[in-house]
Amino acid sequence: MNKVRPQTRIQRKNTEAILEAALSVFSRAGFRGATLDQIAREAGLSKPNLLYYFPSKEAIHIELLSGLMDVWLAPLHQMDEHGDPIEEIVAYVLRKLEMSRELPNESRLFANEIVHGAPRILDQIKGDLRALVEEKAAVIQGWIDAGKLAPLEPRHLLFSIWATTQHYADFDVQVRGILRPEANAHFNDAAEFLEQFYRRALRP
Amino acid sequence: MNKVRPQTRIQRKNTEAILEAALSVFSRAGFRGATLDQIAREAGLSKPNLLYYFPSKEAIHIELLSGLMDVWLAPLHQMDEHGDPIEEIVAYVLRKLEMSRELPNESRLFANEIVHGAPRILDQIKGDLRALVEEKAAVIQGWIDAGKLAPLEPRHLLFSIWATTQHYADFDVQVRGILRPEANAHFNDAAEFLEQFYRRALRP
DNA sequence: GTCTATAAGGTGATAGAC
DNA sequence: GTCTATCACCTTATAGAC
Repeated sequence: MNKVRPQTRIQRKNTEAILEAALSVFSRAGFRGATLDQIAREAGLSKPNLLYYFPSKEAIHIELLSGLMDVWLAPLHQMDEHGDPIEEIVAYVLRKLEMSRELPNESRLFANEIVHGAPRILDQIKGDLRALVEEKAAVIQGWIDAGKLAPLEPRHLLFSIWATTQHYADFDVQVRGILRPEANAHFNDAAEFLEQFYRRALRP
Repeated sequence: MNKVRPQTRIQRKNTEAILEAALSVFSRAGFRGATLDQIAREAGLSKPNLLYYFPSKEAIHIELLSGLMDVWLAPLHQMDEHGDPIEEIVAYVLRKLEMSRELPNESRLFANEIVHGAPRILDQIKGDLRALVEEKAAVIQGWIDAGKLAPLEPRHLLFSIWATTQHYADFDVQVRGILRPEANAHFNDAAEFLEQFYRRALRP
């Protein structure tokens, strides 16, 4: 981010409105598919006024993504080496599913970036994310070696957790097309399924 | 597709080259992010010549997607009610993973379409796909009722299979950034993991 | 800080020669 | 069937008045 952080109340409010609108539009249309017109309209500003707050379309996108990785990693950070292994992993699964329910746009923004080759966050993936995965994979392997967990490759186990939980945000349209749920009721079924599913797979 | 099917050998060859190039470009860049220039260059044709074979950019995209749903559904169609439940499901998981290994571009094209709201295949999702899921969910429920399978909600079980297997195609960049695999070696680990994972979760 | 007007460049699609 | 040239449109970004 090249721009100095906003100072006044109105500036903060407009900046927030822009980022919120941009998240909504980018997550639905992708970077190239989103237009400044859409974002400006949804933020309630004119297009030149929007470009007064951010120097370019890409700057908005980068700002959104750079804040996202921390949110992304938080639930895994919470996994505690000294807790009960199965309870820790199940709790992680449910936190991650909750993120799909509460922050579907953020999940789709992330998914879009990865599917398109992650040009703007590949360094963070190879750096912070990889390091955290290695750390937690070691913890899981320790649990396995202690006989407290089924012997499953820890990294692929983490991939499976990301995949199954993010699916409900990223493929939301498909899930709804098949289940025809009222509102978000199917998230409760998903939580129940995933909890039972992982308990069964993980018991030693 | 508005255009009459190609007849001559050269026409067939060019049409194939266009579709192959378009699949590659669309899956990397998305519909809006892809340009006819890129597709034409990758197909070895000029842009006007490309538009001699297809009436528009969207026509190419639709042609790709319309052929994809059948490929998509095929592995699930093969699941046999009269086979051994756990073996049938594990075999389906491995067929699906094999598709991620062999057809990653197709998987990403599909993922892109869903993430962006599936404007061109929502009808097929609500129709063919939904019907097939209902059919196979009933089969799985029958296996559960017969005590041959753990009691897990069949539709969410299918979602989990799609999510975990497609993850290796759609999030390929992330998986590689974390595992740093040589070539596609990690697919063998993924297969081993998923087989053990589903066997453990599914046993009654 | 916010607007109207517009520049500058890219992109889908067409015209017309060969 | 394939090409060069070009149109028409859209989109990002800037200029300059207020």
